[in-house]
Amino acid sequence: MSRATTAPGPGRRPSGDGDGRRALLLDAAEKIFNARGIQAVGMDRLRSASGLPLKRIYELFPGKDAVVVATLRRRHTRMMADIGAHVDAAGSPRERVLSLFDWFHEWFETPEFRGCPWMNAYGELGPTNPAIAAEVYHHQREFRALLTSVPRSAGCSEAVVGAVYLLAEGAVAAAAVQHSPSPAAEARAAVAALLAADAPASGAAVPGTAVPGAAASTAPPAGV
Amino acid sequence: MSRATTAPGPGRRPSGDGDGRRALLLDAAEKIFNARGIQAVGMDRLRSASGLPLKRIYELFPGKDAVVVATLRRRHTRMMADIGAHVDAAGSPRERVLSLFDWFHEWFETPEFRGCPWMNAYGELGPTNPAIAAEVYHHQREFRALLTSVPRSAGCSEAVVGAVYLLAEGAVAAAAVQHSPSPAAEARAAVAALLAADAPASGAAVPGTAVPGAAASTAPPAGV
DNA sequence: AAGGAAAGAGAATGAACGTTCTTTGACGCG
DNA sequence: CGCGTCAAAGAACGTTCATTCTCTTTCCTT
Repeated sequence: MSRATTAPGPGRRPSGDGDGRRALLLDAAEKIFNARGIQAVGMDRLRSASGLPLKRIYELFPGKDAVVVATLRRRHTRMMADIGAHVDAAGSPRERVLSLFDWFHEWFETPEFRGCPWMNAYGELGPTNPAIAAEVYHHQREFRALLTSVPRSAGCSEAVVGAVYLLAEGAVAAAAVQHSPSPAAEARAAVAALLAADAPASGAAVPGTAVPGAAASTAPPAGV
Repeated sequence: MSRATTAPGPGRRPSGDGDGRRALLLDAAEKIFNARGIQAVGMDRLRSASGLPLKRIYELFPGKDAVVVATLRRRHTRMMADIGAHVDAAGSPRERVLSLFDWFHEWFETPEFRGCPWMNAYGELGPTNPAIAAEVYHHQREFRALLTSVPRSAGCSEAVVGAVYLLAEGAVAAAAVQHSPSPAAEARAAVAALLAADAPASGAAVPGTAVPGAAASTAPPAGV
């Protein structure tokens, strides 16, 4: 719904162009939804936090639901890329697997951490909002694919592959309520124990290139 | 109208006494909050589902928040007892640990399963409602104590003890979004792998009474 | 410099919610 | 038989929210 009708060159754009405004809004929405939940946040708060008039917000998105979905999607893309980059900075296949939990530890230590944004949105709006439920499903499927690809390409058994994902998911839930990063360390210790028992993981020579990286670093957010 | 004068006791109490009314309300609230979230459910729906007039509801509870907390608390008590009974029906220490995940598998298979009610409430209302946040914290602490007590009294290492809890928490989150009980089976397989690598677990004879409150006695928690 | 389109700020609107109050009707007791 | 008490049902009240509309100002174009 862009108004390309009479908007010539870069004349006057106090709040930036469409993309800039979109980023302003999503930055504000991500922060506020994370801190206070979704239904507890009114559009007026999004307006004051983003500096955008309501009129612009409703030009960018058809409604609040779309803002929520876009916020989740943008954060998903960023998170996947972050994890991918973190894993790619590790050396051996074993270290790549363990580095996942270092990433989670760092996340849990940030003061804004308040649990998994997707699980929070799912618990709050999943039953009544199919678009949000679908977005959460999409996130979890890709997140799971990323987390399982690391131990799988390290040659781990399927039991260990599944455990890495479930331990990560459990650590997020535990850390959220406990307000402590220690579940990440516990999950890491559990994975270390599993890897020690899983012969191929520690010594096997699996091509260490970033198999999952392709899914995270360059994939466009389009589609689905 | 349809008010048969069924007064089975002192005076006339069409809807039962205080405890009966409380149970009526909590039954309805538990079901509806689980299916639709909390903020999406109005007091009017609680009234129609429970059959209690609003006046009685507000006599039983000072407000909606108290209904939510009471619902979570009652369900917590029931869940803890259910898990304890299920574990106690198992035989060897190893089977007791694995039976935890059979319990979860059964839970995930029920059609009403929609994730962890406490995590859902925490994501939705934790930031704005300290009473609910405290109730969730209380639940998670006791839930964790129960789940860790089973592998601990089976002689498992602390890494395995922590993994059992985190795998359970992760399985709940995964099963909720996937609408599938398979995460319970995956978690069970991971625990079986851990137990196989954990020497004392399979053979050691540890007195296997359920819910041994004396938790941390042997090994210190795996710090950072 | 005048005209006009678009921008920002915020009021208006209509619906939903939590909580309280009023009305209506039935029962027990004198 | 009439009166007081209490229960149920639902209207009422004040607030909040998502969304739309209005009014005033700004700044480009001619």
